[in-house]
Amino acid sequence: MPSSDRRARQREQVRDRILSAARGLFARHGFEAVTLRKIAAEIDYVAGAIYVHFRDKEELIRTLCLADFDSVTKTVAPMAKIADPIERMRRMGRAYVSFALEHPNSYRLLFMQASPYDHDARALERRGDPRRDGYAFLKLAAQQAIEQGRMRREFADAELVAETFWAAVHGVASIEINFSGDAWVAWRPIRRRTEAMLDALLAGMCVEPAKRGRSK
Amino acid sequence: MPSSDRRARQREQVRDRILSAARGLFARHGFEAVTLRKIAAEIDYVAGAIYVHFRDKEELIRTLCLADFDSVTKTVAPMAKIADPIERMRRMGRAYVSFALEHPNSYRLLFMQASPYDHDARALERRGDPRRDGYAFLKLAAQQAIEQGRMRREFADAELVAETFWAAVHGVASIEINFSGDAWVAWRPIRRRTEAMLDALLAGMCVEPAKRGRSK
DNA sequence: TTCAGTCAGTGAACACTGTTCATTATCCGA
DNA sequence: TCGGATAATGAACAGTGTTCACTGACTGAA
Repeated sequence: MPSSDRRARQREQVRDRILSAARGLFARHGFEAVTLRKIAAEIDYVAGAIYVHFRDKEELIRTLCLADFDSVTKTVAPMAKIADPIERMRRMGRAYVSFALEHPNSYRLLFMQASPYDHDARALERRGDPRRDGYAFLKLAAQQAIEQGRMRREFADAELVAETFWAAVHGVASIEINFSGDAWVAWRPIRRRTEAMLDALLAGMCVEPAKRGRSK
Repeated sequence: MPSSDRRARQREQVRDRILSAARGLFARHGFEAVTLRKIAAEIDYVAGAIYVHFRDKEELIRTLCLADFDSVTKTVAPMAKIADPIERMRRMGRAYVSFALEHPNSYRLLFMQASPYDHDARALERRGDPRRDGYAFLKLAAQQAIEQGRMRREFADAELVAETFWAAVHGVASIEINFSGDAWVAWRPIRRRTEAMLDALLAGMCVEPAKRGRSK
């Protein structure tokens, strides 16, 4: 079976070329504007050929996003070393917003439209494991903050704290992605908006005024 | 010109029937799934007829959304009577989230994708007037809170405070719309999540612990 | 070496989308 | 009564994602 290996390797190589071409086009023009025919043309193929490697356009997109999703988690994972859970949450918040700004298209698909994971086994198997599931990682930090008596008594539910924290940074990130170019509001720099949110939210949750993070 | 009035009235009547049929279908199935042919069929017309009354599908959708947009503002406007600016912000936050849950499709289009207002004169003329522009109304409350010495010195920029506050409630609302049905997270009731966000954020911004609002 | 079978890739089709346009039918003001 | 404006039609168009009978090259066994 040496040559059947070669066959499989070639197959994967084509799959990767499709993914790579798609990623480039999607990043430049967005998911909707990029057509399967254009992706295929980019690597001198025909639209139908994509269906040999992916069930449909959605699976192609999901595959790309899942990779980005993992890259968020990888960015966040090293923060496990930060002992102070509050500071850890603050850093996670910053990293989360940064990710959103660096991969706006992925972020849009992952977090700004109806959940695409429900039927994706690859995503579901990551769930709950703090090393592979960013949300679980955040919840763990909240849990530790509560156990260490750092949180006010109203914020004794780690799940609720994590949900609220996520909503806050998601709000900052998604508004930046959609409206940063909009003249309606005199937007302050995204960096300052992120810090203001983290400062206010953590100060409001913690018993003692949390040390304000210096905006790097 | 009595009968040319009738002509105009009839024209507007058809326009309204289109809008009404479209609103119903959009609310049930979302903007993308509803096709111009289905809207037209609903009132025994043909797709092309819609173009007599609207430039294209986008203008039809924007017209519907603008009406909803005004209804947010109308819901919020009576709150001008609330003397305490902090309490006013809290109430506005609640009303904002409620609006999002009652009109998820409009909310999606208004606030969860790239800004559709930039070239809409009808929207631009409302800008800055606190009675017609919800954001200006929020900023005014922030401004008053600052002037009354209720905010910590870090939060002396009304624009930044308003932007942060909006981001927070938008985060709560948009996550609810997209992920409330998702099993990944053990979601607490939306009411509690809204209150937790308002409590934490306002407590973190104000000098003295703001009176916690009792949820409704 | 030969030969059957697997299977990646093709190109033409399909159903559907938003949009356009010549043509019709209707009503209005003169 | 007539002539012009115009709302509505239905067929068409270009483009979408997707399917499928077909080709042609490579593989593994005889």
